[in-house]
Amino acid sequence: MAKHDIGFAAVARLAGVSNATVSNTLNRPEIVAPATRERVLAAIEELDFVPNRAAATLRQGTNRLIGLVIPDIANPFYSAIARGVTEAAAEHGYTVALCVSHDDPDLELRHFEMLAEHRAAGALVAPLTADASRLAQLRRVGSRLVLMDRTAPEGTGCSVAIDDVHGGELAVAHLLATRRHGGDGTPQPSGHVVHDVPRTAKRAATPGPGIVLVNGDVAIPQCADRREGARNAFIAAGLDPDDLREVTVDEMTVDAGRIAGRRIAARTPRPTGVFCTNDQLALGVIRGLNDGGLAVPDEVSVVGYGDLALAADGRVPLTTVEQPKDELGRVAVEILLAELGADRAAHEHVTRTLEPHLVVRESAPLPA
Amino acid sequence: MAKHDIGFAAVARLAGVSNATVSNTLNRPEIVAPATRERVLAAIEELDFVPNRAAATLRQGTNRLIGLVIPDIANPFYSAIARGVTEAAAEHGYTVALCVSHDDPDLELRHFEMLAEHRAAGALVAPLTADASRLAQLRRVGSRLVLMDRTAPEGTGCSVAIDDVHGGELAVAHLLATRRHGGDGTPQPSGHVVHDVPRTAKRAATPGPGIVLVNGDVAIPQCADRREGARNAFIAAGLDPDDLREVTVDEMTVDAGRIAGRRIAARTPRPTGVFCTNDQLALGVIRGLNDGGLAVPDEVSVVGYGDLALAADGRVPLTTVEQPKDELGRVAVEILLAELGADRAAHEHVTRTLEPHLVVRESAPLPA
DNA sequence: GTGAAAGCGCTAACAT
DNA sequence: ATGTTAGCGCTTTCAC
Repeated sequence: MAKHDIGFAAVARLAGVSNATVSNTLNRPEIVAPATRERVLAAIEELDFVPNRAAATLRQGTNRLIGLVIPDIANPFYSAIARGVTEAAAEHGYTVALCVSHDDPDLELRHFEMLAEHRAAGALVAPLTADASRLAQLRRVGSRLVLMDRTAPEGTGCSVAIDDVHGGELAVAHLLATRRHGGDGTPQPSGHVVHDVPRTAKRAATPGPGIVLVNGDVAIPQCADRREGARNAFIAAGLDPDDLREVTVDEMTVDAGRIAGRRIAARTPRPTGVFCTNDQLALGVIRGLNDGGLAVPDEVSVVGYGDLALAADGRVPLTTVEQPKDELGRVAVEILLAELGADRAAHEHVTRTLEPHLVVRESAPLPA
Repeated sequence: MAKHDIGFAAVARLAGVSNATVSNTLNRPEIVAPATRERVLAAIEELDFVPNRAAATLRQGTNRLIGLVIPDIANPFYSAIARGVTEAAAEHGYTVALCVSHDDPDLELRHFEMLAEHRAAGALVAPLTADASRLAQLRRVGSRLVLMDRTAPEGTGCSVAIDDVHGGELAVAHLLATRRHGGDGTPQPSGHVVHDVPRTAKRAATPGPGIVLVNGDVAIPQCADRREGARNAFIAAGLDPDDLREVTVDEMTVDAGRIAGRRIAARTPRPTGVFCTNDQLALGVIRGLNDGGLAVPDEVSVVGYGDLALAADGRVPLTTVEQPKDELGRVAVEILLAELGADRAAHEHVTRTLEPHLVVRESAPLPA
């Protein structure tokens, strides 16, 4: 255990300089004469001196500490963000305070209070609930916030989000472009089809392209956005978005997916593709489809969302929408640091949107 | 943004008390007269006062901050530990500084320096390398250490580990107890067998119980321990541990497992069970066995290690050895806090060992 | 039960 | 380029 009981004074004495020069050597080495600097550094080494950040924080009123406030660190989505955050923070000499709120608003608030007590420079938050009043409440405790995986309402603050609408569109566009069967089982050419057919006529004649969306509650913004993207893909292909068949599950889990998969397998006409709004669901759906006698991808393609580890390593590697989670974390740090650097008044709130992309694997392959 | 520019002085003035009483109200409320306490609390509320921990840290020389130093937060093993750590820390009013070292010893050391500058109360470390000199080096920067997933060499410090020898034994004992075929394909009774047969005779007559260990480099302590446990299970069953067949892989990944699985499937006599020292490997082995025409679990049982999410949700849910990762994290926090509380001299180093347990799923089921 | 006062180690404004 | 100095806000004796 090093002795922390020595301060600048001792170092200054040994180096034959003043307090201030020690401080400058550490914080603004370029303004110190090289020879002096050497002597100070030598003294620091000699004494095993470790500067006391608490004193600096007290003096400056702010700490090189960033709060990372997330609901669950064991969830791979958040732990991937955490990785990006820790990397970027370390590069800038910031420490990350890991605050896990476990879906408990009170705990989340207590974490904010601790961050405020530590005089944290700011906080990166994947908020439980992002309504304006809640955010205002969090802001009151004093840290600057950057919202993650959420868009800050209208210039109320900074945020980084992933474009889930686009993600949904990518997924369903892929299903539309690669399907090998029509909704009724008859082969059709892949690519965009069924242009200029009057809606009513088309509806009556066919049940659409045979794509099913398996989604969670659309009250969840991510679910709503991915659904919107799915519908956009239909529109872009000249199809009627109402022909997108939808199955809603209560929980976005493997088990719920399996049950949904069985239901889907039992439907006529047989679907050509299923888009699940997360990977757990997709894994379950594949099993459920198999239970119902449908082979993936031979008879039905399945696309997931999120690109979790389990997506790649399952029995049928999953085609899925990869979200740039690391980058989300890195960008959040950069936004926060930029905000800190900016003139208080001059600062414009930033909201960045990152684009997901499709990772094609066996569960929904490219046409052979 | 709350004003942090007010201190005890302002609160004290408003409440009509002294500085010290404000401090006492916050830190030792029981020694303050209820009426006074109320007034102070009201003043705090009124002023939106947020105490400054940096000042307290400066004064006390120590911060209610715990460093969590791990190689990778996106690795589910470590993120599960992190969850336990954050929970336990929050319960005790400590903040967790997340330090991810990405297998870079220099970065790891820099993290320790930052923790020392913050006057962290201590650090919980899953060390990259745990040789004595490295640990001494880390200790030099001043934080008290608790080693995680590693046993501290001989009273040099505290540690929490998981009993991997026992874990390996559980896995192989299960394979031995449930196997339905002999190594040569002839049915055998399950349970302990082949007692009192002279070694040489037995060797010549049979190639053992047909159990294969798929392991990483035994230079990794965890791999060595799990292997030792596997051999112990043989001994406990009255078998010759040298009859445990071993396959070593370079990387403990799904892909490496698959290749190993193919090799194993090609062997004669056909194995009855495979123990893989992690779950990724096990998933790959199942695929490799399938590639080679062997069905799991119908023809071969497979047991993994670690109980990752992907173990439960794969096509064939994996029987695996569950490690109490959350508890590992919680216990690490408790050991650290106990060490802090103890009299400097009076403190005896603690090393706790947690027991894993077997989770039986389809890949190696109980006998029907 | 409460108050007065002395720092903890650092930064930054100012002086040289 | 370097030195002097006044706090930052809190904890903690020691008196009362």
